[in-house]
Amino acid sequence: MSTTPSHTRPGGRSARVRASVHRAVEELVAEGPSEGLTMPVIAARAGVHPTTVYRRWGSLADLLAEVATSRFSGDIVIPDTGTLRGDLERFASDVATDFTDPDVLALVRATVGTGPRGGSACTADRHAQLEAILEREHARGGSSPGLEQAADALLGPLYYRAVFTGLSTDPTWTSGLVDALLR
Amino acid sequence: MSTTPSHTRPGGRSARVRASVHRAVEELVAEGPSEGLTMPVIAARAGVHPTTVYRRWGSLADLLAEVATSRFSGDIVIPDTGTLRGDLERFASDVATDFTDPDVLALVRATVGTGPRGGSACTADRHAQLEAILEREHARGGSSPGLEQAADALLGPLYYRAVFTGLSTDPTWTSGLVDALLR
DNA sequence: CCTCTGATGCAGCGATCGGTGCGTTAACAG
DNA sequence: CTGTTAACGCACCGATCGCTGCATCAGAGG
Repeated sequence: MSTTPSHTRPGGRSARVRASVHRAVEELVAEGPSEGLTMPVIAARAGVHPTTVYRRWGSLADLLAEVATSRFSGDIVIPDTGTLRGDLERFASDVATDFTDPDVLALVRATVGTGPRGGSACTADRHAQLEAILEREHARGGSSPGLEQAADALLGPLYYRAVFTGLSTDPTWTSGLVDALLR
Repeated sequence: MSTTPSHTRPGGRSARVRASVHRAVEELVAEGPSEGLTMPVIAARAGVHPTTVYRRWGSLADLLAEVATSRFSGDIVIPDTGTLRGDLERFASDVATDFTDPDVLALVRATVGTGPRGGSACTADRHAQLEAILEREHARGGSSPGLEQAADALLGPLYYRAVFTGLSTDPTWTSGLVDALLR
């Protein structure tokens, strides 16, 4: 106890179980409607005992939020294209491409459906990336729109189209979004 | 049978049951997390037998979609302000005000969480209203942006902020959205 | 290597869910 | 007012859910 125990054990088996459960959730969400997505079903798919899932993640909302956060963290890397417009166009295009995958849409919808926390779990990393892009431009000496304004103009339409409408999100369209923002 | 029976009976009791179930769903969604929202619970709150709910609405997804459609149909009436900008500002402000109610947000989130149909159930009427506003301007002889462009610029940020972030949606902000669209 | 302890598996419990068959009620037509 | 028939209520079923002690396994530290 003098060693200030880490209180968490991220070692081998725990990590395997976590990865297995995460993958099971993504698969099940992708397969069918959100109904029928229960702890025992997830555990069975993951090859893990249900009690483990109940103990590590108390509720389905917590589990989905963690899966979404993990899925959308670091999945997009924005290279420095040299210009704000180039960075933003690349960012919007990457997000749109990610939404091309129906499984991603299903995960976002299911996560949002569990409560307010789910929404931010799906967008937190995107906001951070957007902020980094804007700050990079600021470091170049240029002026950039505010974070909220950029989020409204880019993430707003992107998430709205993906989640609420069935409209496609092609790169040409995202380019228009950046135009409307920087105009 | 020569009377071509209507095959549906919209009369007194059915209407009462439907209204009661709809109200029960709205109440339960507003009260707690989407977990625990099951057919028997809804039926109990509505003072109706669970069998009725199972038979009239086969799944929770169908029920939520119907409730959302009903809730968001005709809840906003757009008066003719005389100008496109005025109509759009009034429309955006009304939608934003509607999202001020946490219960509305909870209903939208829960409905989206049940599948792709849920999303359109929450936005179909808003799209129709927006289209009517644009066509009205066209009838005045003026030119208006396309429906998709207007939806991206207005409904996108509105729904994104409401559902994914906890940011407030005040009238000043919505006025800025219209500015960005008509600029 | 050994110990310690957090994490997992196991068996089983009560409660509830989703669904079915059948009798009863009440809305609509004549 | 009377008959018809959709719509609803009731009783009941199997399956599953969410959860709890207790035993076991496997990282982490000495």
